[in-house]
Amino acid sequence: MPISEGTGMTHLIDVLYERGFVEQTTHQDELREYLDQAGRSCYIGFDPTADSLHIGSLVPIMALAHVQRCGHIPIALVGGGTGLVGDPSGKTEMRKLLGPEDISRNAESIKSQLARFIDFEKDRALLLNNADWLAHLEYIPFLRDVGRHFSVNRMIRAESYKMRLESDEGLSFIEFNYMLLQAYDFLMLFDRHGCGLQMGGSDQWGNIVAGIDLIRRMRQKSAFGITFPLITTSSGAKMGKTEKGAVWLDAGKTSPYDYFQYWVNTDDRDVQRFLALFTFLPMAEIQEVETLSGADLNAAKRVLAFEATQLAHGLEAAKKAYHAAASMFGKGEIPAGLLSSSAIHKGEAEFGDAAVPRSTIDRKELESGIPAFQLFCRVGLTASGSAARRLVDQGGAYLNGERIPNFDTLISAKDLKEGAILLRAGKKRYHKLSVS
RNA sequence: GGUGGGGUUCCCGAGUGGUCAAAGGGAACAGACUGUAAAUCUGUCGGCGAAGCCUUCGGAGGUUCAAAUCCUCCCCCCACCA
Repeated sequence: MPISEGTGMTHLIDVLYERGFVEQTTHQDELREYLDQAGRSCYIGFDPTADSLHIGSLVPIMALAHVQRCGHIPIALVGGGTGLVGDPSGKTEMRKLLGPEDISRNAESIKSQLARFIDFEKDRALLLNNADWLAHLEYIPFLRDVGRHFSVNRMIRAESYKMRLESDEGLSFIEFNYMLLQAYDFLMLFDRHGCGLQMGGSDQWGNIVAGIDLIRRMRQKSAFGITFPLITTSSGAKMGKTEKGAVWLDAGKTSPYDYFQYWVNTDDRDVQRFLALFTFLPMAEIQEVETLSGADLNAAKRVLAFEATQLAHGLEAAKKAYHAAASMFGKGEIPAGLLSSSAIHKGEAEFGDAAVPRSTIDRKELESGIPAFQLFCRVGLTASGSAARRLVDQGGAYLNGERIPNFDTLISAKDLKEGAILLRAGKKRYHKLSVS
């Protein structure tokens, strides 16, 4: 592994390639040279239209974290300016326009999420908002100074536009302008922070290259770009989609337990790839996963889940989720030699269901008994009473581990075990009910 | 602005007066098999304490014993023309 001179650190480019972050790059050799020197900055844009990031943003987040770990300065750029317009791409309904207050509130919560992965102290990383320069842009000067460098002929040949131009929905003028705005972002970051590298999803290639061109034309300097592959699961689904919708990084929207469960349920074929992308465990250890199967591979999934949860929610939350999973699904030893750098080895699996979804019920109400289907619906294990009936009819509803025979079986105080009732829907979804 | 086509249940997509809570596929859920995996097979898949009732087919009205299906107006999308 080549080491960049002086820093004693692994070269960012090598790390990104090795861990599967790279789809394509511009000028490979020059880019490597650019990153030979420590303290380079590198930016990625984030969309501030929601108040939380989700798993889909994890690849860019991890990439920025690697930027920092390799001795460079990551810049997270929140698209406050572009968010004010509302990106219409691929959306069936018009996205609601966000006001500046919404954007800055979202930017704040996004920053606090990023802060778990990236150290923002002492300018070791920056969080910027492109509204700072886009909001005051004047149209005529912009066209004269920036617009003249763009050839429409070239733009419409860009892959990202091509598809839209040929599709039924077409391409709106706003969307067409995103390339200019994003190129301008890059220029501004280059001017203000000496940022010479932009990374982004593979759909951003055209926009990134446009920024590089703009910098060359207006500043006669080189800048670089890296795109990430689109990460899909081996079964073809996009990352982070579940029946409940997106898997969020915000603990209030997706609990650490559910987050942990999402990762444990990783497809066999994805475990190794995901360990490389979504944890910081050494590649030497991750490569050994290649040879695993059966129970060992399952253990590797728990390590993946533990590490990913630790990154997003901290060590304590990861432990709780892990222990909760152990008490619901069984301990399942993690072999000592497996991915041994993980903190999962520093605490034995214990039974502790603190992270299991739970709620309370009034004692009196419970004593009079509640039909099973009503209870399942009420605690949120099913979406409706009808769904709960079906669940019980199909034998998918369990009370303290026993299958519930009829949808109207009464659940009452006599079912309390150590002060609580454990409900289960299907094989994986648990809910703990205690009396208040 | 004109002409033509279209908006159907989570998604795609049939359905052109009753047999429609609406074909088919996908997704999802449950069961069996397993390893909290995949694949496969079976079942389910609007709501409601059964029969039955209620709400749904872009929106609002109307015709009819009866409408997703017919009529009127409106909204939105697409194509071509201007």
